Amino acid sequence: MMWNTDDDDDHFQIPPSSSQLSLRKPLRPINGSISHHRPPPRKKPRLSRNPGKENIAPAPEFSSEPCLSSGFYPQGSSSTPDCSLLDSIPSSVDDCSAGDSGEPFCSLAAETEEEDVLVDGKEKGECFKANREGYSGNSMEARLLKSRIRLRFEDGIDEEEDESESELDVLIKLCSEGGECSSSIGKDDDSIQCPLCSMDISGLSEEQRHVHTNNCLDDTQPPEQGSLKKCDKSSFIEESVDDPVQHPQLVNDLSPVIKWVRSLGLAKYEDVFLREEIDWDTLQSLTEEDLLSIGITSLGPRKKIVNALSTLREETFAQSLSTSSSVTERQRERSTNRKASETKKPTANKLITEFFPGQATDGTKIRKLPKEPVTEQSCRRAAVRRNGNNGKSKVVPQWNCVPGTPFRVDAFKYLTRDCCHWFLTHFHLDHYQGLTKSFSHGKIYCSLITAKLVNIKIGIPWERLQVLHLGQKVSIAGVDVTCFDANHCPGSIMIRFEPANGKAVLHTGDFRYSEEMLNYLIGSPISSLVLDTTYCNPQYDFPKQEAVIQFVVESIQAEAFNPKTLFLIGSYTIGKERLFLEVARVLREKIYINPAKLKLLECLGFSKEDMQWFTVKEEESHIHVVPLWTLASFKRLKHIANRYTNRYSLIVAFSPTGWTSGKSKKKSPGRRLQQGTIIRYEVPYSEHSSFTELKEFVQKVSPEVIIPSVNNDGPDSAAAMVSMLLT
DNA sequence: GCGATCAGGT
DNA sequence: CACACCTGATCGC
Repeated sequence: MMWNTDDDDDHFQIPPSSSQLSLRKPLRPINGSISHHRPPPRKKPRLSRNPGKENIAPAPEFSSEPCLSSGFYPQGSSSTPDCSLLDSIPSSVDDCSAGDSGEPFCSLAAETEEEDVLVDGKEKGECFKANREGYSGNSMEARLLKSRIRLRFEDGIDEEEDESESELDVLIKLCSEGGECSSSIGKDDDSIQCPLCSMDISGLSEEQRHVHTNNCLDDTQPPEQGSLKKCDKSSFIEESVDDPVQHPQLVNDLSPVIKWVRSLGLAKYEDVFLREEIDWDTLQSLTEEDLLSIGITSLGPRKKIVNALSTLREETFAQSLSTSSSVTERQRERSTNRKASETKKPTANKLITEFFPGQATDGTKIRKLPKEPVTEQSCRRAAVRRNGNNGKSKVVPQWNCVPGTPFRVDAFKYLTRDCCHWFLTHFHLDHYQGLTKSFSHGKIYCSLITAKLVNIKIGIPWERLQVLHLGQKVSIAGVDVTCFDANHCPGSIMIRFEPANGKAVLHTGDFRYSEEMLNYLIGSPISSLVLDTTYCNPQYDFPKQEAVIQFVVESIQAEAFNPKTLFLIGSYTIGKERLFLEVARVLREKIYINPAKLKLLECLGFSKEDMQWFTVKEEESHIHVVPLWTLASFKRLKHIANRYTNRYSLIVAFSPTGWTSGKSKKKSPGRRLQQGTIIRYEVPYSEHSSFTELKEFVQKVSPEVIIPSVNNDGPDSAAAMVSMLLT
């Protein structure tokens, strides 16, 4: 353990327990030295809030012996009916992910889901002709670039002159300049023509126009978008119709609503919209309930429409912004463009690609390495969307690179053939994402623990894995490489690279600062520091881990007056082990984890002594480790509680996460929330460095250059973030 | 059918 | 909020 246990500047509440649990190895003595400056949990009121609902027995003596016999566990519970229920509870990460999608508390996503409109960067990339380098137009970088880089089109539209035009503007312009468009776009006269038969339908009511044009469509075209496939340019116009704000003259043309519905590939529902006489304005105000009530009962189409509507509203909003004049026109344009390109694409580009295979979209053609690595709002998040290029983008964020070397760090989303040395700092999804067992791009360098996990969980053969041992300098392709414990999760490392150019690079991966690190680092100057800036903002100032652990321990003691209490501790696939292991040690209680989790823990290098605190026999423990997200809300917790009603009358859950301590919460080691018989503690147990720690770390390492790995939105540039660290 | 990937969610 | 992950849909083999 890297942390010391004598931190004494934090005071926190010791909720009085009816019978103080003895601590075999207290992190801090539980006695009068601890100040009670916060009110203790109110036991009586809590119980009285639900009179009759629960009959919570008076607290028995809380034995400190493991495997309590004092009434915590019904004897022989493994065979009792209520216990069988427990089998279906995802008591660990793997339980939940494996088979609980149907369980109420695991299916919240389904209740709140939004239809995802598939956007294929490659296909979208086929709408424009520009410099072709295969870069996805759907990428975050492309979106941002769009606001800065002027697209150039072969037919002469110079973007330098077109700053005020949105992407859609350009599309329309491109189209109308072609001159072969048959619809009314670009026409100055007042006549309205049927876009299909060119008949003047100005004299018809809108409804009649719908009927007319629909008849035309029905008469002349095969189903779906047949008519649109005829002519590239006219298809753009069809597409553009979904933007009546920008082209109000089109609103009265072929019913935009019908076109829009068809454009979603939902032509089968156009009758519904006609029947309900839904006009463009009404369309935009429809809710999902509305859609359901008018007869769109299938979930998929309904979600698709809901999502497209949301996009539409945003477009409309963006358009209204861009059309209003302002001194900050340029700025606004940028954000509008960005927003439009982000939000428009799902529908717009889907259409375009459906109709025009062979053209390419803006961003795909522009490949430009970002000068500032983190101009993207968040490299990691952006990267997820950057995968138009067969899942791997060629543009690798700077934080994934090691200056002066060809190495990559946590860059499996950006697999390229020009690199054969891939470092993995730790086994968290956002760092190994993109790594599959078919990896064939060279060697993967990581800690032993990470290597085991990569081997077991992903199936990477050992031949591809090169274990780095802590503190041992090795030479890789002429570069000296040394790694150290990053104090993040088990197996996490930070890596020092010493290239021949003499400019050492320290890549922290994700890390939680500890003074011990300095022992390894000081004395070897660092030129570039790739820094985990997850909490690089003064608002993130959380206590040391041991303070939080102690808070949790004491809270468990305080809540344990009721023998029918189930304690839940949130955990990631790996991470937060220190918390529940310490709880077990201090309380001398085994902790339940499921077999899959146990197998995982066995990879983490815990000692035998540590491992004895885990049990896969549920009846042996009333402290369960569960996936963090199952504790995310009271709603989920209630589902868990419902399944345990026979066995437990009180649920106490601990959500350990760093962001608990944002903003006003200062350095509190936790806060207690309660709804009925469910208590939820949010505890700022972080495996990333706090702002204070980052500052200290940077000060001590004193690099020439800092490359942030995460760009928080607050300070809107990497430079601002870095300057905060240095002040 | 299955693994990989993606978008959207918590 | 943002941690690190989940779910469902889609794609390609």
